[in-house]
Amino acid sequence: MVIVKRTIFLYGLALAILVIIMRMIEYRFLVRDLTLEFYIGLVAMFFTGLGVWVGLRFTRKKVVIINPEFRFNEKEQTERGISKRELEVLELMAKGMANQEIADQLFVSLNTVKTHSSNLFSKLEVNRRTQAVQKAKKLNLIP
Amino acid sequence: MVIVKRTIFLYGLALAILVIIMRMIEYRFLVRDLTLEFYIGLVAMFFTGLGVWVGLRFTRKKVVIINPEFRFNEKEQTERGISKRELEVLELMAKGMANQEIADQLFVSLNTVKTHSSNLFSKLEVNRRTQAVQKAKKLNLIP
DNA sequence: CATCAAATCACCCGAAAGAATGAGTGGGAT
DNA sequence: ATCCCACTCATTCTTTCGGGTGATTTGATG
Repeated sequence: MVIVKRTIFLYGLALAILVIIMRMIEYRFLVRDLTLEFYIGLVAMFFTGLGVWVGLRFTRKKVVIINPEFRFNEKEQTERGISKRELEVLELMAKGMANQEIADQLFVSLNTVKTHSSNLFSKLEVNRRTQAVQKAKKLNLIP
Repeated sequence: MVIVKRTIFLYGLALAILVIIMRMIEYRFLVRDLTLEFYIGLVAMFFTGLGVWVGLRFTRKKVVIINPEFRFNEKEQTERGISKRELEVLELMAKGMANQEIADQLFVSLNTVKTHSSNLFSKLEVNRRTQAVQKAKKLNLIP
């Protein structure tokens, strides 16, 4: 998981930078009394945001809700060679999301989403997202 | 959103407690040199965790139910002022047809179809055909 | 170790979709 | 007769899609 390593690295880097900034601010404002709370508040806010991002970034397993009688057709998926990622894209596509929105949701680039959807279309033998959603529903790949 | 308020409250509380703890530690260890980095590291870790938790907490799904048998919702149609022609376009749209195909099917021009779909989108409060189809199904305007 | 599939991202380009605006026509209602 | 409205179509412009191609990285598999 190089991406994990990279994230940890970035995390450490952010921490280091923050410490430096704090140090710089410290020498100028330590005389005042609000410093500690102020620092902590800043750090807390920043890392809360970071935490949210990290949390979402590595939590792609989501609980999607379904209509009562839906049985996922694993056979179709394997026979057509549809990957999990492609399925994820398909699901978001079925929600009416644009490629860019899907990209944001999955934390990947627009181009990646395009690649996935393109492969998906050929595997589903369609050439439009609306048709893909339709066919996927018919094949019980999505609820 | 009472749950959001509570979370904000807890957030503030955590912040306050942290400040207090920091203060307490401060008076005992400020003499040493590791303090600032140490503090920041602690705060950062804590709030990163909190951020992850918050991020996950509010990213869980909502339930959508799909309807087995179809009863056309006339009320929605009239309330939203959707015309018959717009409905026709909507139905063909739901079949995954492109605007040009719809135009050919209805013996009108491409521009006309675009106009209809545009009006349809605003009446359905969406801005993409996929979303329109979705919403129309939810509103029982199409099966 | 070599190989393969999955996932990621990039670049190009043409086609389709959508937003905004304006406008002409015909059928009902008043 | 006049007014309203659905329907029709056009033009312009911007954004999004989708096809095609190629590249890198990583995990798994043999």
